[in-house]
Amino acid sequence: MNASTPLENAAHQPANAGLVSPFFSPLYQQIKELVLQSLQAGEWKPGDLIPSEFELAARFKVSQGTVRKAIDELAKEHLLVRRQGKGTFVATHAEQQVQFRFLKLKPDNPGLGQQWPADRHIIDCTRLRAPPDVARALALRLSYTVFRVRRVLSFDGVPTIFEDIWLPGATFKGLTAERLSKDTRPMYAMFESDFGIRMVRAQERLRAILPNEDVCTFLKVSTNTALLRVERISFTYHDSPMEWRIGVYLTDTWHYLNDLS
Amino acid sequence: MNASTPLENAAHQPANAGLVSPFFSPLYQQIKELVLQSLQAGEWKPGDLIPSEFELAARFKVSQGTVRKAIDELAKEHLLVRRQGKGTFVATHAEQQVQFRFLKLKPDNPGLGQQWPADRHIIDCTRLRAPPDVARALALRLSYTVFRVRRVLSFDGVPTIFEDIWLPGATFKGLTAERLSKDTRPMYAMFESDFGIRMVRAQERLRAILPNEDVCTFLKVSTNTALLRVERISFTYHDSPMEWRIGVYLTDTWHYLNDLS
DNA sequence: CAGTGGTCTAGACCACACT
DNA sequence: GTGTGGTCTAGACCACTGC
Repeated sequence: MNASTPLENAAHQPANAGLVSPFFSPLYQQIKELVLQSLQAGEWKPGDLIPSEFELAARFKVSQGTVRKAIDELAKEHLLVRRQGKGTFVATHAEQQVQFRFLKLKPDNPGLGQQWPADRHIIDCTRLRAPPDVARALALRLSYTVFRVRRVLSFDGVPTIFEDIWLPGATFKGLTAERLSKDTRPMYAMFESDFGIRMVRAQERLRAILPNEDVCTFLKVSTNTALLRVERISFTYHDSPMEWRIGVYLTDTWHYLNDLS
Repeated sequence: MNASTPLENAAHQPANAGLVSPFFSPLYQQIKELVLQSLQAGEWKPGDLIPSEFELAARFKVSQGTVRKAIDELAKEHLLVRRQGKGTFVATHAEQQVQFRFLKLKPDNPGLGQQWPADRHIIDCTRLRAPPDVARALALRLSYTVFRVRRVLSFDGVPTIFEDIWLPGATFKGLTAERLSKDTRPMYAMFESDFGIRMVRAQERLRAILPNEDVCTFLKVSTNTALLRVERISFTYHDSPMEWRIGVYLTDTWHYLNDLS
């Protein structure tokens, strides 16, 4: 709402003057949304330098401080990365620093098992109609086709994670097991460069289970080994679900680390 | 550092002028630390209204905007709570809104099982010398005495969580099973009012296990039920460890929910 | 050196809560 | 109305980067 768009705000004038309270949205939130739209539209791609705060302020006809507050929030949400003296960049899963931001499994003994590079073995990548639970998780129609990627991750030669990854067929057109196997980058980095999809946030649901036959085979464990089942939904810009993943973790020498604040 | 303390900064003058870079700390960080010290010292207790931004600005001889930035960070870390029109308050685990902020176990079917009030059964509360692992987790000497609280939480009559809670003996002097049983508030709320300890953040390590005899008894499960083991260290102000807790969760109809961002 | 983000200030006005 | 936090602006200077 806000009868006046940011572009119409005159300098020196308080924004949103005279607004009725239920429709109030701070200027910096509107700016944030405009930046978000540029990100989603691909105007600036992962790794790109975006315009400076003063440039954006001029474009949106607001003060630099207002742009700053919008960018502050986007930086805290890991959508942008600020680098003093250089500028502000679109965040990417390809940066060494933030690789595997979503992988919370850590070695009990931090000295051992550098988790990267891990052995990643793609079992298969198949195209099929979305099963009901997958369709629900990804907000797709049942008739929609999806990819299922099945893989095993090993650390120090020990198979530790077995997972099924479900992706919308249209968006990931051309995905193959071979392509996944050959690419040495993190999967989410490949998604950015090859399919224009950036994963922004995710939600995980954890429970303890006993393995089924498949899991026993791929993780080489007995049927009475307790395992951690991790169900993840990953979202791209504007909270669109883009990936559904069921992982089974072996947690005898690794654990899932979570900070509560 | 900063040869000049906040109290010596003259208005209209940029702070820290002429500082050598390795020792640089922004003014608002110094203010944040001062506020933190007042919180830790108990000058303002959980639930209290703290002085307004202008009052604090006057006290610290900085501008209101600088105080604002310090408070912004403390609010984001859930140490303070801002309420427009009313003021800024010291956060507390007693508020309905943030109760059980650290309990991530949620029902698979949200309709059922309101998790509060849960049945809380205290099994015992014993005083003993800190075992090595407890002493390490709480950064105590081995000779130190600690309390061990053992309890079971049930939801809808189903025993779901069994946990051992370890607390430093001196700080929690006077803790008894009876006192824990009679108090109807969340445990962390009681810690605030009765012992002056506010839990600020925590870290959890999760793994899947099979139950030992004790767990089988208290959760009424068979030895081949996979369970979620949650190890938690809780910290009070300035990252002092104050509680070590080992929980075992039954996750057949509940799950551990985690947001990744 | 110029350009970027980072900090600090001051002053204005808005939205909200209480009296 | 008064006082609180919330938003917005403008201008200054600092810290870092790279030419």
